[in-house]
Amino acid sequence: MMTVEEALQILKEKGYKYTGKREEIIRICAEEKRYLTAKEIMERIKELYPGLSFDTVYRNISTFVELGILEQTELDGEGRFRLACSTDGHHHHHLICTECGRTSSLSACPMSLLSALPEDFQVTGHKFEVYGTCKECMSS
Amino acid sequence: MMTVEEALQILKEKGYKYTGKREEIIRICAEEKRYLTAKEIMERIKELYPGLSFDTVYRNISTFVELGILEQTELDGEGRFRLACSTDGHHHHHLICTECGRTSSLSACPMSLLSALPEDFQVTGHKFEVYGTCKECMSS
DNA sequence: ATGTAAATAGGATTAATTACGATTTTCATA
DNA sequence: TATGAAAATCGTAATTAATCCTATTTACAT
Repeated sequence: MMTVEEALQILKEKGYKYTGKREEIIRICAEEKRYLTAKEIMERIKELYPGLSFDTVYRNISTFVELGILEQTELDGEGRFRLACSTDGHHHHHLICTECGRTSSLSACPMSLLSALPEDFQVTGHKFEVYGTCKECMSS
Repeated sequence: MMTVEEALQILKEKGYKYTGKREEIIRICAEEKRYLTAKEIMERIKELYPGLSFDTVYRNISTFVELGILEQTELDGEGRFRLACSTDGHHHHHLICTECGRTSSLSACPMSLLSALPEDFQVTGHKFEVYGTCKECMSS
């Protein structure tokens, strides 16, 4: 998983300014192998920055996703975010707990297994996610 | 793809009442091999039922998804719906045009190719979608 | 130290979706 | 065919996630 330092480095390289709030958003995401909602991130960041505007959280999250610092998915009509898995670009997918957002990596990517893609579509992306309940959520 | 008659039959079997509006929602979805937004369905149904409440559309769509009459996905934070592909339960996935929702079937399901699923997750579902631009949208 | 462009605060706004009481309709049964 | 109860719909209010906007503040290159 990407480290906080690596993420801050990417920001710097791209000409974004350093702010404690940005670091804290990244730090919160780095603390867990889980997808978090914007709301969850907001709640946690308020411990350190009580007056934080949610516009700031949403704007930064969206920047981070563009820069590849965060990965995004969607569950129950709500965006969820986690620190990008790897800096080396090894492409893979996730098993996601639908209760708590906890994830587990899957090494296979189904795209390599598709023999024939239709000719009349220009492929731009794909999504493969396995959903389930994690051990912790099962026992509670 | 499921027919309008088959869909109405499912409703009847489950004890839901017949209404012209329900049939029309299904008919609209049956007309195209595409994912439609609730708004698109609403616009089209107003030709026949101008005073239709969107509560009715949303409520019925959601019932249809529960009953397996419609398939649901999400694009750009908006739910999209299409008539379920098959009545015989042959499981497959789609290539989806992100511009217009048009789809193309993929025969492979990646789940059969996953050799080792983690033990600490109880799998409840999965999603595999390939995104792209269809021929029609490319040339416009 | 300072000027400027970027970032943030605080709140208004948008858009999709759900909720809900009042009314209407379906359909089983008389 | 009439009728009554449950289900469906209407019309609108409420909710929720997310974006937009302007004034103010901050980071940081010089």
